[in-house]
Amino acid sequence: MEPLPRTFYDRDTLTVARALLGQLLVRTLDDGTRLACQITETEAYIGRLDKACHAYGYRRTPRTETLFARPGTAYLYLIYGIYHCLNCITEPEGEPAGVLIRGAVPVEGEDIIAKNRFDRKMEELTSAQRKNLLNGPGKLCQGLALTRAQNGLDLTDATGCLFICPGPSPAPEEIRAGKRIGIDYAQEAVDFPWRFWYEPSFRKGRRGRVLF
DNA sequence: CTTCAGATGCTCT
DNA sequence: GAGCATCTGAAGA
Repeated sequence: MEPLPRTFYDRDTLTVARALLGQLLVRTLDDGTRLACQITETEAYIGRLDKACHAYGYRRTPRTETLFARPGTAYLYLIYGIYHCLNCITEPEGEPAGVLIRGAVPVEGEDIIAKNRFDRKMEELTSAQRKNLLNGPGKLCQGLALTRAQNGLDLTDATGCLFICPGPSPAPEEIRAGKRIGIDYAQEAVDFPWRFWYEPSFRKGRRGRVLF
């Protein structure tokens, strides 16, 4: 499995946010276990003009330093004292911007993901828990055992413990866009339609039929 | 399905 | 000291 190249990330952030949908996030744990999931929801953050971005107006602090790194770098930070969020750095180095990975569906290692999330075996989970394993930025990091320890990793490194490789992309007309979540403080930027998502085709309806 | 409170600790002022 | 790119479980519609 060949990771997406740095040129994939070295583009306009909105383009990358849409292009990341469907791609496969691969996480290798310290013991060698491999987890994988397909990205279903993203948000773009662009420091140059976006009050919701930690590096708005090129603000440089110890935390935001990673946002200025070269494209294809992982930016992880602690939020609300409990959870972590994962971003992919975009645009040329020095231009602070990135894509928040807001949601995914498990592809490999579901049992470990269930253990990381609920400390239970897969078959012990309620159906609601099974459907909500990775559908949120904090849940995704908890399920994949990601913390600030992974901040700064190179997502294009096939030998690293966190990278992204090509997966089945949704058709452009399947991609939905809307306002971003949880940025009420960001004034005019709260209305920017910089959140993107799609419904994976193998998701099932109430009566077990595959929808598309 | 919805709202709501509370948990928790780091980051920057 | 204030605020935060969130989640859970409980309770109500």
